[in-house]
Amino acid sequence: MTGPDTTPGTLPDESADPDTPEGRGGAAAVIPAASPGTARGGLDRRRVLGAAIEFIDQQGLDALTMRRLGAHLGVEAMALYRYVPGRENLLDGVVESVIDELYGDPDVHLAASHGWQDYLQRLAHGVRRIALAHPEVFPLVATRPPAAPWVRPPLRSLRWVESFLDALIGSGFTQESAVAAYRAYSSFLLGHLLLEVSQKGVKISPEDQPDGVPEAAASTDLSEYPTVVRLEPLLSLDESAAEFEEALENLLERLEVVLREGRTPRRGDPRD
Amino acid sequence: MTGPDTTPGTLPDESADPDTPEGRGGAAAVIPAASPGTARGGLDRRRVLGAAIEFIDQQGLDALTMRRLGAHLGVEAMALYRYVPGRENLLDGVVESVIDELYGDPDVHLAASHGWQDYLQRLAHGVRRIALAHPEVFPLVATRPPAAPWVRPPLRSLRWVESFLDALIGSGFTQESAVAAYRAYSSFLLGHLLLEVSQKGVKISPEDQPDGVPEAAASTDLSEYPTVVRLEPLLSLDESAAEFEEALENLLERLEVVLREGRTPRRGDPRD
DNA sequence: GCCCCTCGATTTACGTTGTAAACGAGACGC
DNA sequence: GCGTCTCGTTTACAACGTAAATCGAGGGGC
Repeated sequence: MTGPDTTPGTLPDESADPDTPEGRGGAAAVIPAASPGTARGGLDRRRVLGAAIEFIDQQGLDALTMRRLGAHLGVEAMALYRYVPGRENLLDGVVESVIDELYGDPDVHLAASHGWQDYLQRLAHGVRRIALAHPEVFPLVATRPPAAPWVRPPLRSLRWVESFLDALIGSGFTQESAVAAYRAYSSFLLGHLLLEVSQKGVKISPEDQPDGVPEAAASTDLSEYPTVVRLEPLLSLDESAAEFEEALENLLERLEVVLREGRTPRRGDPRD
Repeated sequence: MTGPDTTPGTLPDESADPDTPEGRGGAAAVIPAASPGTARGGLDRRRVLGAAIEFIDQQGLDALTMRRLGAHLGVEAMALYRYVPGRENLLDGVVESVIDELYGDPDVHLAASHGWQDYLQRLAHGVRRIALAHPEVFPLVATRPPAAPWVRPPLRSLRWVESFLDALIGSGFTQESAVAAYRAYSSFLLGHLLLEVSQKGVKISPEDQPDGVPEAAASTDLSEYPTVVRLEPLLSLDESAAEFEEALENLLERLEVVLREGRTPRRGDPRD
């Protein structure tokens, strides 16, 4: 095949993104979950889900089949069915497990003990860390149908919804504005992170081509899109971290206004 | 008259959602594409893609198989391979076709002839109309890996990227701020619309249960989440249209500031 | 008339998938 | 010893995506 030299070399990147997997301490770590042959004996649901996450991270979502996951665990496919009712449920479990990593992140708190802004900031970065740690899993987190209409991705767990609402209401938000904030926050996270991981994915995935002549590539005719061509350097810049920060900042400011005005954020017009 | 108004702060009529499929004229219509048995003879790529979209809209993405799509067109599965190289490419084509509906929407313009805010408003509502018209397809639009890293969902077409950048630069944005706006706009649309369609989906999909005893439902124990329980009526409210409008409004205001200050939006305060 | 060629759809076939069902093989209380 | 329970394997099957061979119907060229 191609040069397997792919040491996940820590590129100098830019000014150290604190949410990047290598850029931090131990948070957002995967469940150990046993390497292929290791730690045989003693399968259980958590180990199956952990192996599934590991597998998806390594081989991509499409590569995950019951048979291959079984092999990855050193076991026949049917053995998995003792711990997982089926493939769909396995994927649900994967999503849940990944989100549950939040719970073990020491930088994310369940309560707003240092103010709601600190709470939201930490939570956002925690979710971002997870998204970046599992870029192949995140689209699943984003698109799997939620259990209830008001359990929204990417924060798809009752516990976090409860925590979120309590944090804001406890900080002076009205019930209405807390719910509105929950919605705005969810869509902010979802949009930013899905975009970020999908763009990360495209940087790597498209058939590695050690093309002898990178110029005059076979890509579509760009002559009709002069602006795109001209701005390509700008467009290709990866400013995800800064954009995330800025949008989060902006959202917090919006919420601050809502909180100060002590009413629901919607309907900015009909001032009392 | 239905919709976008350049002056931010003027919400459109809020009674009826103008982007809902029934709520408007002919925009965002599907390619006719022949009902199951009808219009035999004369298959071609467009008809295949149109049928695929129709099929997904009706039966859901998971139900789409080459064999079933063939049957839907009154033809054997293998016949499709004359017009489509394979299933993956079919899905790519579906995404492209759906986005191309924008191009036929009379309310969406390629150029910012009535100002950039009007342009962005119309474009946003056009995309939203498409998302609502094809809720089962939109997750595909959101998650399929883009061709290039800077062709972002949901506006995944070079033509629209070009149009977007031209519109903003032609309205006085710097190149940097136009690109930044493109990113912010993409993530806004993606987050909001993906959330909206996924929530729409959950309202219908979960196995219709003519449950004899709707009380004491089998759903998980909610007693640990009192706030969620208490706010459930609020959480279940569907305010998507208003939220979309408000977030769009807010984005436009942010961009207006950027434009007036004549510099790039990021790094407003370099202090941490 | 006939022959042959191309086009569009079908038939057949194969490997892979998810999963139902039957089947061992230890480990344990008695 | 014996059931019985737990956990993994074997076997089996329908449905999937798709490669390859096949077939029928026009449509020139002569």
